Amino acid sequence: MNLANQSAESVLLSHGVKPTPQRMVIAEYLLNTLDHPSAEEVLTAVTGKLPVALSRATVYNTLNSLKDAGVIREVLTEPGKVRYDANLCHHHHFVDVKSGQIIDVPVEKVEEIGKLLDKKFKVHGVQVTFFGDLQQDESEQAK
Amino acid sequence: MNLANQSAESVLLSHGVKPTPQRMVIAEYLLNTLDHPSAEEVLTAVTGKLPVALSRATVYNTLNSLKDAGVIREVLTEPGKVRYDANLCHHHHFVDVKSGQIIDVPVEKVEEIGKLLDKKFKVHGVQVTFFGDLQQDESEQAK
DNA sequence: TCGCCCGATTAGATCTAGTCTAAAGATATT
DNA sequence: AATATCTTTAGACTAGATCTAATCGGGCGA
Repeated sequence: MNLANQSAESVLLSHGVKPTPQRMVIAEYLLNTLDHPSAEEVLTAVTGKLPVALSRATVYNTLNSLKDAGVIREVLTEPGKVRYDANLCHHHHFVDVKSGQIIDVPVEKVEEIGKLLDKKFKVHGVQVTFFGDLQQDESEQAK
Repeated sequence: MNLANQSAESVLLSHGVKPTPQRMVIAEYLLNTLDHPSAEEVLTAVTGKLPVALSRATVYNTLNSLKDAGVIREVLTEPGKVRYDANLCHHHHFVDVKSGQIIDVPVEKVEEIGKLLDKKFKVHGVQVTFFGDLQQDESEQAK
């Protein structure tokens, strides 16, 4: 599920988001970067790409709309800042603790994580978070 | 590695953190909860447990000290807020998207995640984040 | 015991990410 | 054209977290 090759407009349309000029430049930027930009970085990147000003509020509104529509997802890797990822292929992330750089890790690579340890990555910690609904069956406590 | 049964004082000492009264009440609270409290919740919980006032700055200072010392770890599950976890057993987290409740998931349970799907948890998404050093071998791009 | 040092704590100012508000602008419908 | 609805805007506001400068307090040498 790589949306990068489709036009931003068709991606917005197919996800039920009305393609305004502001949303188009934001979506286009997100779909064509391998980065994991924050809202502020999105604002910087798209500023000047429209004949009109583009406000901070619109960036936040658009990011939330795109998230709700399933075009992008939130990535929580550092405190106090949300990053966004338009790569919807099932994947994980590697954060270089020195530079803060975030690198996508394809899911099949995770299975051979043992080999990766001594090569590209030196893993200090892993954080796995599941999101979903808790079924209200209290018979067994997970902890 | 469950530190809950040791006294807060011995935990602090063994991790090289000077056991002041303020740090003791904070550590004691964290070591004895199954919750994943935010800084604000820590402040609320420990307020009144000392004869003197306990300032917000001290809570933040102490949480960062305990994190740096390896007594607790940060949990990033929701935007704009850091939660803390004194359970150092290798485990993951399940976030109930409706209530925000965070539940520890022991690592061995993750292997039988297929069974869990139709029982206690209904998983919508998983976020896995590795933290570590990126070895500067540019021969292969992970993405 | 006194005085000094230095780390810990404090209240409150400040910073920053993100949200809210109210007005103005755009778009579609009749 | 009038109306309704949704989007965008600038700037006010909020919340989480950090910073600052003053004060506190325990240890230690004289």
